[in-house]
Amino acid sequence: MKVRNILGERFKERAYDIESQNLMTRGGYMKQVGNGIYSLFTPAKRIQNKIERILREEMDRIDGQEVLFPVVMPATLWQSSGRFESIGRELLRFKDRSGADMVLGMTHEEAAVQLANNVAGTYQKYPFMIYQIQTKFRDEPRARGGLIRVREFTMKDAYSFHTSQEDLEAYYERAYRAYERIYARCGLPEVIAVKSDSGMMGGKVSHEFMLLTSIGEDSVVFCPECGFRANMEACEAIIENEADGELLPLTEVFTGEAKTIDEVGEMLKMPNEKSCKAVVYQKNEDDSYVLVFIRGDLEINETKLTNFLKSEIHPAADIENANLAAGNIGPVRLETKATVLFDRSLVSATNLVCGANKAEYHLTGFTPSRDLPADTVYADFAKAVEGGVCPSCKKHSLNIKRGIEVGNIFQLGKRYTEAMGMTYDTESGERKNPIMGCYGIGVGRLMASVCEEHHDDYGPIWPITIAPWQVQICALRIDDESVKAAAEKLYSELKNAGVEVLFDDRPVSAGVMFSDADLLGAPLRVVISPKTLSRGCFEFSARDKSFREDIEAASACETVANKVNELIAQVNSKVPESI
RNA sequence: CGGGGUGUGGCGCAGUUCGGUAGCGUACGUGCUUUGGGAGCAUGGGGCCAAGGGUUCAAAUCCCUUCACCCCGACCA
Repeated sequence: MKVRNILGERFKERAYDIESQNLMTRGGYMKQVGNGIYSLFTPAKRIQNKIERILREEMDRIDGQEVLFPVVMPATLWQSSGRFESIGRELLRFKDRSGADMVLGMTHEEAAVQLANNVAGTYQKYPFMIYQIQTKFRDEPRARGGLIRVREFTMKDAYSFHTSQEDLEAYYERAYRAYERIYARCGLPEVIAVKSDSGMMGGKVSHEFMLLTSIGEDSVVFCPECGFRANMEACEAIIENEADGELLPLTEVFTGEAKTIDEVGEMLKMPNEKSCKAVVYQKNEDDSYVLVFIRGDLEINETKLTNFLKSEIHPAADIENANLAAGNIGPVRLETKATVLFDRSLVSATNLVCGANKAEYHLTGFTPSRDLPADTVYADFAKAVEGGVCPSCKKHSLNIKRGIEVGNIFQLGKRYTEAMGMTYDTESGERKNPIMGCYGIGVGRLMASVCEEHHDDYGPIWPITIAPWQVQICALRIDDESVKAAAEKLYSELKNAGVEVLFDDRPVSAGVMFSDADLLGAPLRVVISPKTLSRGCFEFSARDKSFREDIEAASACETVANKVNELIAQVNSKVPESI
C-alpha cells in the first residue's frame, strides 16, 4: 500500500485531551458519524483485523466455535430472560414495520441460549463454547474519549455451557489465561485482572481486565503486599475503629446553623471519623426513600447499595418530602418511612456525633452498639479508601488507581438457561439446566487502549503484532531517479517476502513525510534519500527510537524481514502458556 | 435526563449586536521554485450560512419550531 492512496486526513492540531483520541483523530484513523458512532479508515480497520485474528486464534485454542448472532433481535427473545423490562435505556428498542418490538443487540446471552437450545439436549455435547466477533450497540447516556467509550462498537463475546460448577470453574481458568495471552499478544502485557461487580449480568464470580491509566473511568483497588485486586465497585471495605476508654452518655448539644460534617466537627472539635452521617437516596422504581448511616469520613459505594436493595437508586432530590431534617438526621429517635440501613463502619464505633432529628441540635456520645436495637443489621456499603485495610491480607496497604476496562469474564450460572428453559439430559436421565460463563472484549477499546499505552508526542507506536503495517518506506526526494529506483525495488522485495509494507513515494518535504509516518505508527521505518544513497545504504530505524542504523541496500529486504520476526518474537516472549 | 455551548467551503474560524446578497486561515487543483521534521510565490475551484416556518423590498444576521453535535453532571458490563 502507498501512503498517497490512503484515505483519511492527517493533521497537526491537537483536538482532544485524551491522547489516544487525539492521535487517532489526527492520524486519520477514524471519522465521527454521530455521537459515539464512528467509521474507521483503513489503518484502524487493519489494526482491528489483526486484533480480531488474535482473538479468533485464542478462542479457538480454548475450543471455541465461532458463530454469528443477529444484530437486530425480536423483543420476545429478550422478554424470555426478563431483560427486555429490567434493562434501562441503554438497550435500544424500536418497532419493525408490523409494529413488533425489536432491540439492537448490546450483548448476546439470550441469543446464545436460543442458538444452543434444543441442539445441546444431551450431556454428551458438553462442555462447549460459542463466540462471535460482531457489532454491539449500547445507547450510552454519554459517549466520550474517542473509541474508549462509544455507542456502537465491535466486540468479541463468548458463551460457555457446562454441566457442573466445577467444569465451569475449570473452563473459567482457561478463559482467564486466554485473556492474558490476548493482551500480551496485542502488546499490552501490563493488563491486570481484578475482581468485579457482576452488575446486570447476574452471576457470582467475575473479573475485569484493566489497563491502569490516569484517563481510566474505573477505580481499581489493589494491595501491593499480597497482590489482592478488585474493582472499587466490588471491593469489600474493612473499617476499623479505635477503642475509646470510656463510653460517654448520649447528650443533646446545640449546634445552630452547623449542618455539614465539617461544620459540626469544627464546632465540637471532633474529627470526621468520630461522627455518623446520613446519606439519602431514592429508589428508581417508586421514588421511595433510603437512608444510609455511615461513619462521617467515609463515602457510600452506590454499587453495593444497589446490589443490597436489588433496585437502582439515585441521590434524593428533596428530602423535606421524606420528613427528614436536612443536616440534623440521626439514627436515634428517628421517625421515618424510609428504608434505614447501617454501614458496618458503625459496628464498633463509639462516642460519635450524629444528628438529633431536630433543627439546630446534634447528639454526642452516640455508641451504636449501645444506643441502637440489638437486632440492628449492619452491612458493607462503604467505598474502600486509599491506605485502607486489605480484605485479603488485613494490612493497611490498599492503593487506588484509575483503569480502563478492556475485557471481562463472568461465571453466569443458570440465570439464562433457567429463565429460557434450556435443558439437557444427564447420564442418569435427569433433566437439568446448563451452567453458563460469558467472556467479552471490546475490539475498538482495546485498540485505543494500546494507543493510550504506546505513543509519544508524535503519534501511536503500534506493537508489531497489531500494527497496521510492519514497516514504512520513506522515499525522500522521489524526483531523484536513484532514490525512486531503490525505493521501488525494496518495496516490491518486501511485498514478495510477505512483509506488510507501506510505501511513501509522495514528493513532499521530509517534515510532512516523517510526521505522517509517526502518526501511522509502523514500528519499523526505512528512509531512502540522496543522502543515504551517497553513503551507499538505507537508514533503518524503529518508531520507538530503540535503534537507528545504516543498512546495506543489497540485503535490506532480508534485514528488515529478520527484524520483523525479531520484534514479533519479542512480543510473544511475554505471552504465558495456554492451559 | 438536568445545566451550559456551538451549528457558515473538507477542517478550524470571522461576520450575527445595528438586515443590503459571504470572508479569512488551512486543505485541495495547476505552474515554477524548494526538499532530512508539517516550505515559498503565482493562480484556480469549492458554501441553499443545520433544517423548516415567519417578519421584510431585502435575512447567515430578527422571531418561532425542530434537529444535530460538543462540554459539565447524572448514568454506565
